[in-house]
Amino acid sequence: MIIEKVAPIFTSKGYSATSMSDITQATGLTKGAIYGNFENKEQLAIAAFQKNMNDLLKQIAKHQEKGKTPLQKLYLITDFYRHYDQFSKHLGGCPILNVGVDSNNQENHLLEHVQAVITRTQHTISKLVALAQAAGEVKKNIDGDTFSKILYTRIQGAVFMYQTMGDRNYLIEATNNIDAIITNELKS
Amino acid sequence: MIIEKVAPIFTSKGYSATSMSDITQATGLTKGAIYGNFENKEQLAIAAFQKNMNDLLKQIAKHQEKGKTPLQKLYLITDFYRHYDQFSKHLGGCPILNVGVDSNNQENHLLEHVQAVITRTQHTISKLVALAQAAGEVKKNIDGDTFSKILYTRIQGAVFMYQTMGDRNYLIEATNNIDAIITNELKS
DNA sequence: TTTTTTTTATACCGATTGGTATATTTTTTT
DNA sequence: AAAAAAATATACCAATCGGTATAAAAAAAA
Repeated sequence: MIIEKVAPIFTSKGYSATSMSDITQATGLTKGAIYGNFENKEQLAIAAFQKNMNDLLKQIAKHQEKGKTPLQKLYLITDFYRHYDQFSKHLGGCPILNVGVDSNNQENHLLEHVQAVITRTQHTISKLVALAQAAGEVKKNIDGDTFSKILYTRIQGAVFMYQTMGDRNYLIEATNNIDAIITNELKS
Repeated sequence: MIIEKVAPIFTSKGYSATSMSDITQATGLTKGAIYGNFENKEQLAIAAFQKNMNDLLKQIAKHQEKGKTPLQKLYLITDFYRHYDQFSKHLGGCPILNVGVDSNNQENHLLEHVQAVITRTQHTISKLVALAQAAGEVKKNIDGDTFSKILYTRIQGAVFMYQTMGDRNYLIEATNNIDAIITNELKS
């Protein structure tokens, strides 16, 4: 319950701009109660990030269930991010983007967790491409690792532009464009 | 001199993680001296951002001087970002990305300045495309505004991935890919 | 129901936060 | 050289920071 209330605050305001009084106010608990459950502010921020990522990755996986083949699931990843403005709202923004930038050049250990999630997600996409190749849906000469990096980079760029310009079209145009790449360059 | 010493700190650590004692320590001045030159911390952060942007845009313009035609200058923009890891270092990271994310959901007025710079830069790229079209270097049916948004989004995505993963290849692959788009889709 | 354990609240800690009034120094002007 | 103006330093402010020892309350186990 503490993590749930606190997670969107850390994501939207950032680590150092989130104070313990923000946390007590959001949870309705006192500092004693917070520190009875978490070692310190950093551990709470890490737990909040992991909760956000758990929510996000679970939702992406759920969105993919509609697809039957690996290729369809690939399309559904981009489709998820097409409407990421809605989902990211109750996370307090994109945790990968926000925490990734916020924790850079900082003394906490949040960055390592962000990096781990990015690496893991790229592996997931890469494996999906391999499955699609095995199913004959994607050309054999396509490099899954390269593609997953391109996809992830482009989506995060669109997420950044959406968040700072407040314009959802960045998400739409980027995901449409990635879909076109899948259709024209990956699809066999 | 104050701005010069302080700018990379604000960019790398973020607004709220940068304390006045960080500033006095970096400048060698006392708080009285700082507040004699700047109204408050926020005005100093804005001045620092604008100094960084002035440096950045000036350097991009300088890099473009090597190109003679509008199309060549377009290629030189991506070429600048191909080596952005070097230049952004002495800015304390990418000011657009860092300040854009950091100032989101914050009470200061930094976000508006970031948005203004992004809009202005996209206009510059858009005009460059129009010039290239007038010179017969780029197809007439290409929409400059759309292209500039795509270019900017992809570059910022690569900058984010470079910064959080610490891997320069994201910059290289993105800029190479954009160059390929210019060559294959824009060039007449 | 009593005891034990866990959770929460109270009250406090030293340190640091952004900011300011005033004094001193430095620079510029006359 | 004297006076005026600008820049800097000193010393302080209340407020807040993250964090903790201890007591009270609530929940679980016996």
